[in-house]
Amino acid sequence: MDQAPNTEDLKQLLCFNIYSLNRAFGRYYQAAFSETGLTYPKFVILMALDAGGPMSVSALSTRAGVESNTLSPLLKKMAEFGALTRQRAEDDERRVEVAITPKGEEMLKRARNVVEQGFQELGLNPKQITDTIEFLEATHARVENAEPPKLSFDGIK
Amino acid sequence: MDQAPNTEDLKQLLCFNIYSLNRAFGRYYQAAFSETGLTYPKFVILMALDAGGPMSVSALSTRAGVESNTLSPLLKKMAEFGALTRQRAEDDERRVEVAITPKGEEMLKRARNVVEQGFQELGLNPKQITDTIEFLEATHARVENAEPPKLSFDGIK
DNA sequence: TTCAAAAACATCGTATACGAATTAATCGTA
DNA sequence: TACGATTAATTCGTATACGATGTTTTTGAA
Repeated sequence: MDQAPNTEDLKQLLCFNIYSLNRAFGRYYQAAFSETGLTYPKFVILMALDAGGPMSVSALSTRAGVESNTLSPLLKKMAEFGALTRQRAEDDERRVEVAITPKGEEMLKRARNVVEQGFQELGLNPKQITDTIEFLEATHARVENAEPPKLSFDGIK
Repeated sequence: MDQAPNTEDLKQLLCFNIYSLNRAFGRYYQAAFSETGLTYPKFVILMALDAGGPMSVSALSTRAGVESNTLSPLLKKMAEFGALTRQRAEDDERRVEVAITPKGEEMLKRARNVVEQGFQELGLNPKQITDTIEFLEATHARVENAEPPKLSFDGIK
């Protein structure tokens, strides 16, 4: 009877491990950042914005790997907090230029140190980290380009 | 000036790659399952429930790696859909026994095939998959047990 | 036996996410 | 130069997540 594929066990599914570890990281950073109102997604946005300089919402969306409709409300809150500014581009009124502020840079600097320190404390093997990242990037590219098979429940009563 | 740690680039952060790939998988499965109302988290719940047999909400929470407060509303919807049943345990009225239905089993069977097929089509290296999963599990355990350093924005104007 | 503490779920408030629909501005081309 | 496509951003509806809190039931020690 055990002819089933080894998806039998959740632990053997790559996607489950990714899903599960992602939430663990989420809780970890929520605990690390909680006093400040910063969150992991906001940290990612600040990283991307800082590295690339002032840019449009869609450019930031691409860089941070976050959809623009997810970004919009986050940017609004971060602007209210003073971490960045948003203003319509003069040459094209459709675009909104986003720029990090000195306050945002200071926040990012401190957050980056906390992330770096926490990561060091995990004591992971550097070679394994780089190998894993390389594999995850390649997997990501394939998932992004893949045509998912369609599930159907036709005929289930 | 480039004395900064290599967290400079998002792509070099393990947590970013996990975060990013997780959302890619989410979109992938959303596309695969969309016709049916099934989602990836619900698939995980069905997998865990099917593998372990009828169990309490908290036991399912542990098995699926999902908090019970996340589970409650999901189970409610899945029960309304007919994929599982929920009933108070007779010996302890606090507990809710969850059991998969024949309909749920049929749904899971088909979903499992779709997941398996899609995964095959990604054409990933089996050795790399198992190595990666092993590393991710170890990382997960460390993240779970770690004491996150605390971020502070004291003194930022 | 009582009654505070603990356990098991559910609910609440908030924060992401994403596809789809909307709105406003710009482009292309007939 | 009109005016239908395109583009950029936002808004909307829905679905997770999680910490904190609430409710009900059960336990355990005085």
